[in-house]
Amino acid sequence: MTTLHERIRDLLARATDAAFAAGVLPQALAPHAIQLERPRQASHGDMATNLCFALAKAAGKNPRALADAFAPIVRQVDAHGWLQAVEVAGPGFLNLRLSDVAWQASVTDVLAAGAQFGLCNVGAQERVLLEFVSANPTGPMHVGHGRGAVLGDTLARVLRAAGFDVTTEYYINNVGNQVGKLGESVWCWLREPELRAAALRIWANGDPVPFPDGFPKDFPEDGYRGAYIATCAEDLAQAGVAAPHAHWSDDAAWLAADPASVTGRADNRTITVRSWQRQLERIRDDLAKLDIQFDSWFSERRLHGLDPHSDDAVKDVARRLVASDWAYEDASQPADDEDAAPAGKAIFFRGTSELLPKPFRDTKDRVILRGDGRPTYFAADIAYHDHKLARGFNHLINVLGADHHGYVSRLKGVIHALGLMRGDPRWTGDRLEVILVQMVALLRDGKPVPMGKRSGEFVTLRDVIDEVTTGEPTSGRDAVRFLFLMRKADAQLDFDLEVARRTSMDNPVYYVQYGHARLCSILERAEKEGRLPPLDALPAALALEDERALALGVADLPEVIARAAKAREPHLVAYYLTDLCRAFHGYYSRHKSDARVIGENDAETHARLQLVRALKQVIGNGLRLLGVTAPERMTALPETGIEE
RNA sequence: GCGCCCAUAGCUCAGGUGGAUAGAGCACCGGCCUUCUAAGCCGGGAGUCAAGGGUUCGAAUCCCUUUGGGCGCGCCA
Repeated sequence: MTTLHERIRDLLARATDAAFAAGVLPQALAPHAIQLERPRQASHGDMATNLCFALAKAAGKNPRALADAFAPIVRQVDAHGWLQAVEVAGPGFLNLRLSDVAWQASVTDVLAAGAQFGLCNVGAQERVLLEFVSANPTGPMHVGHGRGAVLGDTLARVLRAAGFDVTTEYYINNVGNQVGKLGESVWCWLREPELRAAALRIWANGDPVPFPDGFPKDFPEDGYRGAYIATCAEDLAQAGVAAPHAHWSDDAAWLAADPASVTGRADNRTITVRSWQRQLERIRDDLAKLDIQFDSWFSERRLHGLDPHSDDAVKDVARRLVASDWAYEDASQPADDEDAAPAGKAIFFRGTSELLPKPFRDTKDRVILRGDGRPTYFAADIAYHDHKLARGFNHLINVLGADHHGYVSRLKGVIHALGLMRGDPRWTGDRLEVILVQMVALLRDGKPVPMGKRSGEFVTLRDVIDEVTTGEPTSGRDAVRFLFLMRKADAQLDFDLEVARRTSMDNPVYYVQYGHARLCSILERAEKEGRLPPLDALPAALALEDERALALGVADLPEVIARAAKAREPHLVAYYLTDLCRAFHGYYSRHKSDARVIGENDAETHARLQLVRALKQVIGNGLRLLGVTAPERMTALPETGIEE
């Protein structure tokens, strides 16, 4: 696949070769080193380059003089006649106006490449492990998780389109206090069938409804209070799981102390495992609603040797860190916790080590193994990332909620240390790239919707998807995905449920989908009337300025994908599609009376239909990249107001 | 207190590794449907790019300071 930009870059590169040989330029440039920009202003041509600025210093001349000398060489080298004009402008820009054959060729490029159009290979098949979501399986996903999920999944699609070899992974935090708390919460409901039945009857109306009879006896202070816990207990009861007549703490102590021990009560262990598994199923279902599948689900349990045929990687990596002096033993100092285990020696990771470059250095050394030997979450994460490296991934990307940003330098420090321990002197903590996703503020008609994770009053991702589903079954997914992608990751996002349901320009997803449907509708009509040209017909009859703009517009897709992949910013694709559709809707409307796509003249009609085909292909390719459906037709929703 | 992120039109936000006269949607006002979808289009007003300083041919973009917001600083996960 050759693209318009590549052709022009090649042309300019050949011109720099010639100019270098003639002593005009101090050096020649490779095509990829040449910046091509698409000027906003029509008077600046179709494309512009600032390469004379880049070479001015080395040439010892001012950019303008360099450009004056270089421009004639560009014209000379243009054997194919792609350039209609080469102008020197401003302080040294080279403005290029493309000839008709050149910009028309981009329509042909798109049709020749079809679904492949837009792909590039800036990733050079580099293997990347992309971890995202990794929400604790202790409850339903909320909107913030959804944003991370959509961003991660779309980033994976964009990176793949740009030639990266991406593996997506979900890390299941199924060990530790939080899952223990989940099990305990379910256990409490399991013990009291009558209370549970009453609660479920009341909660059938919705999660945030208060339950007047209160929670079961001994319900943990910081337990999970959502209705889903009672539902989970009910499901387990149906499946024949019974709560043992014992104090939960017996089992909790077992869980906390040594999960591999057989001294714990098997019943409680079963309840806990079944509970998180059930939450995970639901998470998987929610993700499926957003068309998100993972290549790999990684269980924390296997790092602790709890899954079949797994070793205790956590303790193992801790030992290795100590052996390489990246960790050390020191007195345990449990802070103001009266029932903490008696102080012993704890193991600390040397996160403040001078061997770590500043960006990867922590503010204090963190505990990985507590005084009683229990590993912290951090320890498991070290083992997890060590495992990623052991699988041969040299480039890691983690998508995290922005509230985890305090954790980033710590984790990069670990990656740095682990890499050095593996004996690679060029290794740095930068092998881990962290994308922080800011939070989502949920609004309904401009007013904030109350959130709060353990209050029992939170809006789940599923609620949101369901609420914004209007006509087609995929409309909820499409709206959520597209709107989440309308902001870059590091900007907070307001998600208004009312706007997301709306079928107007407030809601960009409909604008773009409507554009695609409109293109399909034109092609459908042309086919009915027998006016469709062969797929390889040349669009030589395109002549309008609007048509030039559209042809140049479709040629941008590969550039946009490359840029989005390199910057890890999928939102660029969403903005590109919105802009391209705006240009198309304008073309369509402006020429409704004087230059309709399907007109009298066959040559013009065929050329315009080729352009329409190209637009449909590009918008379709772009939407697929975002995981949003590209509908062939859209039927208007009934007006919410008065019907006629 | 320390650290990270953010500040662009009335509102919500875009603005390739620094480039030419800073853009879009919403809202507001005025136009456009016999004819491929009016879920659309065309036109209008609107900015000290938070403030100050610095780097240079050139800064919304890079550096420093200040102000104002968000978040984080557990032997939680």
